[in-house]
Amino acid sequence: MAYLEDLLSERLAQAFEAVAGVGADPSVRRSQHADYQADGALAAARRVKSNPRELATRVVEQAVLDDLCASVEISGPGFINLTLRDDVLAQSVVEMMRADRLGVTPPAPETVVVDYSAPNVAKEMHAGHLRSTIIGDAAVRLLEWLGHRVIRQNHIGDWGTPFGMLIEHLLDLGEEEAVHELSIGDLNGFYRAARVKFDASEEFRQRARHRVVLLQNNDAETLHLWRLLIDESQKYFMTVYQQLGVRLTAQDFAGESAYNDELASVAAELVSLGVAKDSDGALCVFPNGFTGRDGEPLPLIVQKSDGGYGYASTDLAAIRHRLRDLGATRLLYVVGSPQHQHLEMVFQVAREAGWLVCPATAQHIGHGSVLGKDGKMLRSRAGESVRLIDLIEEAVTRATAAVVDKNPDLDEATQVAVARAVGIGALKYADLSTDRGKDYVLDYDRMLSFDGNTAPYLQYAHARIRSIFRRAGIESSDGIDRVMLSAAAERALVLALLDFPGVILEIEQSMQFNRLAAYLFSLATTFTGFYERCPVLKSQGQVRDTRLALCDLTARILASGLDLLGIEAPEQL
RNA sequence: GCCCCCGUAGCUCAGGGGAUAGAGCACCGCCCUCCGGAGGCGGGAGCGCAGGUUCGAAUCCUGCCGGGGGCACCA
Repeated sequence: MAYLEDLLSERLAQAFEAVAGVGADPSVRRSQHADYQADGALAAARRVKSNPRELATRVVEQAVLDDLCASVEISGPGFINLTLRDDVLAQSVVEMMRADRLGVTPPAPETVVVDYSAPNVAKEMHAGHLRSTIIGDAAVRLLEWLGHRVIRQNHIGDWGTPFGMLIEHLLDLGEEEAVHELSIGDLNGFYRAARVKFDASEEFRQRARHRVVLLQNNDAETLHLWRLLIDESQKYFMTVYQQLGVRLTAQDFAGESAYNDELASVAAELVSLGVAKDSDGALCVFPNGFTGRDGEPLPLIVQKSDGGYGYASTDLAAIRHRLRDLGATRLLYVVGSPQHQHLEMVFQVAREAGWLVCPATAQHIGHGSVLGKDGKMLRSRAGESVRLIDLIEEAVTRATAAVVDKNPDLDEATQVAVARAVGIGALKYADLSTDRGKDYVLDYDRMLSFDGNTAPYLQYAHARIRSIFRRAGIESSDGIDRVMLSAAAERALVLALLDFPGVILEIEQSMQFNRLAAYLFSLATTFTGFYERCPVLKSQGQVRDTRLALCDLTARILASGLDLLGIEAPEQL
């Protein structure tokens, strides 16, 4: 069965056509005044110059709705309020239980590249990387769940002038000691020490500059040292990803250096296309629609005046590679908002070069910053950026205390696993439940609260439902084929459950995971209302079967929704 | 100077043209405490300002005010 909204909308559209002769598109949505509400009459009436209430009345008389609706009313200025028949709701929810993907009809599969995380080699991952990593991971999970072919690209910073100084510092330390420092995750210390020397010593600066030249000229020894830095850093990044339970793998590293061999070819192609031209000695593209200071056209520098290549060149090579070689039709860049203009320029150049053409699309999934309680960028007391690994550790430590307090009877192994699920879940959920475009304040107390719109609340709700099944001694409500609604709270829960597919499909486009979070929270609170008023195990027969089925579906949606956000839903907390 | 994003309750946030703007925390008053208390019901309090489009605007457009960010060889 199609979604009820679509079915209602279709029937009403036909009636509008018959009654008013206009192709109205009555948008049907959930409403607080009835189960669903259609508002097409106001617009249609305006076009044919008639009274909206009257038009709506005639449309409703014309439309075939009896098999779906128990009552249809016109209210307000011309809203069509639709109350569904209980058996229709029951049937829909049964179909949802049996369907793949909880009733979500996936869109046509695409090859999607998701660019996210992107830490810098020999630099610590900090709070700023949290958002890109977590939002990107959620995007990957959602797209894969919907059947898309997803190519993850971790565009790590593994090239550029800093490597001269880093390699020289590595040599000063000796390979063994350097590897040791990096392997214990002291990337900040390593980078800082290199930086200090670079700032303090002219001799070191000269060596660093010379080393950059050697690196660019593929000097074997230099490449070996460079590779060492990358390998150690990647190992470290992988440990962080494993902690976070993020799906990034070692195969997904596709750093800036991966495009080195393509940079000249990109520049040449842009020149031959007439897209790029010389400006002050640099090879630039001035993409349409971008201006900077004094309204001058804004350049994207393809090749610097010294012949070198900068990050714009790398981004252009990457976008060409993703479209042309990887065959992607959708590109997602999960990158902070400050880079918005830069990315839009890259996209525009790709369009002008004929790389980014219909049906392919590129989308900047921008995000704001993580702030401290003072409302400023999250900093440690020393004023440095906070290590991501420390954020994770803090969340897990606090979660452990909460879990022990909540359920002291859990055995130790379960307790450890649950505390990790809760702590990391809380951290991720705090991020994903707010509008990704905005900054948010990191607050452990709030994110770990078992009340409010938090991961622990949802995890607890899920665990409580699962506990009903444990107590009843049954796995799930498989095999229930009849649902009969007998209470208002059951009906409200069914309507909430049926909202799931629409939310998923909307998010597939917008990647606004806060909407999924808001849905899950509202589902959980609706369930609470049901749980308060509708005893499950104390009821019998058809009523009990129905309630068990609703419990099961609620738990499955909560678990699936959390899983799409990259959050575990343990059986017990 | 130009461009982009953001201003919603005391606090943290939802609201993507629809009716009386919602949650959580905090505060006040009642009630329940049953399958693991995720308790339930009620109350006070809000769309930065000014115009415009619309039957209807927190939502779309314009201007202003306030905050953040970007604007040529760093990434």
